Amino acid sequence: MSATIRDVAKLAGVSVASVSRVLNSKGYISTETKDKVEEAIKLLKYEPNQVARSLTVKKTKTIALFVPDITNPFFSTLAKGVEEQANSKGFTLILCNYDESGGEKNSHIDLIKQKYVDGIIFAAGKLNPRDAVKIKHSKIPLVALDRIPDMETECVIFVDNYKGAKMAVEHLLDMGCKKIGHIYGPQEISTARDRLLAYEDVMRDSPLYSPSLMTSGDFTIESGIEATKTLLERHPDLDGIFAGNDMMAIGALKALHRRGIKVPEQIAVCGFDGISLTEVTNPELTTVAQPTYEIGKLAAESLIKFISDLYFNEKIIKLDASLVIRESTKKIGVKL
Amino acid sequence: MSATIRDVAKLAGVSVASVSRVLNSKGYISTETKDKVEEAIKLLKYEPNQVARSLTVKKTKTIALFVPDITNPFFSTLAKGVEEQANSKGFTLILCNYDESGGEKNSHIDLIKQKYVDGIIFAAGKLNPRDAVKIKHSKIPLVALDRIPDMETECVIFVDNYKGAKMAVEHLLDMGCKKIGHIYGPQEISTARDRLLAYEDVMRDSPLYSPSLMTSGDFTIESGIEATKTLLERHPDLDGIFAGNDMMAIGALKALHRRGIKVPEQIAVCGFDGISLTEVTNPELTTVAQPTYEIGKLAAESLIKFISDLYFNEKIIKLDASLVIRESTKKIGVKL
DNA sequence: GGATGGTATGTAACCGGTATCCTACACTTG
DNA sequence: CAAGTGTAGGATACCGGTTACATACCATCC
Repeated sequence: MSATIRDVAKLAGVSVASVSRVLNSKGYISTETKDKVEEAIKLLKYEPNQVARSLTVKKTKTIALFVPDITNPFFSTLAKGVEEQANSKGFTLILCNYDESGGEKNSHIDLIKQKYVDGIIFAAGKLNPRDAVKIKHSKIPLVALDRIPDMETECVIFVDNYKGAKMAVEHLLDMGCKKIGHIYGPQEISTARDRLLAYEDVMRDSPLYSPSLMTSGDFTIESGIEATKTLLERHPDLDGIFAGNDMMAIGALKALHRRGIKVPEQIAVCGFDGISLTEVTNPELTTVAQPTYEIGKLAAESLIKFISDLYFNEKIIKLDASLVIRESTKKIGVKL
Repeated sequence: MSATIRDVAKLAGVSVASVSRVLNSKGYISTETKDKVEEAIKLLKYEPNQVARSLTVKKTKTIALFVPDITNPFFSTLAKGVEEQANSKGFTLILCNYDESGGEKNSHIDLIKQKYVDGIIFAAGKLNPRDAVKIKHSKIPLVALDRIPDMETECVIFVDNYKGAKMAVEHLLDMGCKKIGHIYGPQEISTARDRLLAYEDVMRDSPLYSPSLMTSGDFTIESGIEATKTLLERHPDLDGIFAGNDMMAIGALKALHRRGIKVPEQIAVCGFDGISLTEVTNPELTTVAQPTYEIGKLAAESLIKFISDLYFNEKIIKLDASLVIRESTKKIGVKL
């Protein structure tokens, strides 16, 4: 169908090796042959076959992104960052909606393993052990989010969750909150642990501190609603909620609204992540924003650099989150 | 590094052809050799190299999804449907965040063209002419959303936007609204046109109908806010808004809230799309929900079927949208 | 008993690139 | 002038599969 390198070689009256040299600007080539080859390429509308190329070089200019749920705005923002960076470097992105439970369905890892994917960005919280072994065994370079690097071909990017969470709780205190509850996420996930830890460290000294001010959620809106109900039952005099992520904070907002509790007047609410949803709630939600898009971009950039040069400039990259103050914590006339 | 088909053949004491036959359950094979081969495969932990395979069969078990913005919940939901369906069929998904403006950056189409991508799902609104030609020329099977099929290798899936919009406007009338404004989306996009058309058809007979009840937006929250301001200036007695999509409806909600106008008591608001955001607004938003996830699933299913059998069961698939009634239109004590 | 046909398997060309190796020429340079 | 070096380009093995073709055996059938 479409032209091959041999067609080009024939038309230009040179060998395939010379065409290849022109294509890759590699090796010695006279300007004369170079021109002839380029002429032939144009004439035949030749485009090199990437698959054939990949077979020998064992690279495909393709990276894979693993996310737990692309529907979650945090991950779609991340994906956008990754995709745009990858594209700008001539890479193609494979999207894997990774459900750690695995089950009997096709494992994404099996599917991509023999496709010579150049690298993986792993943004899903948990990795099931079977898949972890597969990845490690495959030696595919990896950039992970929020975990400890344990192979050579691995780089980790993470946001300082502890510091971010600390800012959030301190902000609530600044706004005059005394009795602040925390809805924490699944403790298998390190980010959730760090946020809880920061909350405890800040609050421990408070005279009103109590373990019953902390309750669990699973990062969904629904769990935020439930957790808020629980907190209100335990502490009717609650005046602040720090949720482990934005989705649960939105749940809190919903639960409070249903009970007719005014935010922020009666209870201030703060989330974590900085997803775009926080701008559409009413009241708009104060949150600790992660530079999500940038994380994606940076992850792709680091990975591609590794793929090209085979080393990571930095194995651990730490970023800061920033507090975005909105209506949900703006108590006017803070009483001291 | 890892075992090849020749290693397996050698260990099993057969030819590579026989191994290939076992691998693809194709051609005659005695149970005896089959067993030997399978034994060798297991022993060597052999996994066929997909790239080498692709080179001859010219297929990669890969499909590409083009979306204008993965960050938009509508498209991420779609993507999830596509991804899960593709994965279940052993296919891998390439995500292309397609910005029709193109610019000078790498064209996704160029990037995937020579990678033997088996098919494309095109969900981005506009396709720039240069890329359109490229796709058509490449003969890659395509499933498109909301457009007219114009090649053999094309199938189109679309939701009956007209009917859906009609339901929305009629619902607003049912709720007692008399003066209903419409914020329409970019008219180059057919879905936006159909929704506007339905609005006009339903409202034309109303005594209060006026072209000034229609104003434009660009499908973003911000434009929804602006459009709502415009409508309110023109018609202070407005009592209903039908927005061309959910994002603009959310903008409307915001604008109304800022002016202290109560929804739905004073003005009822209805969106279109059924994105998950509509459940987090306050009040929750009535919307015409598209079966977004299912569309994605169906698109992938049709495409993969075409790739396998080389024909589409149906070239045009029409789906229905459904009205999801929530707080934003629940006028109690409808006056007649 | 030779022709026909289904079953089983091996050989090698092929897909379309890359890369190694080799030849060849034109220069320095000691 | 022989040796060394930089430049140019051809021939071809190779990557790891698939598949067309050839071969061979064993039934069956007229």
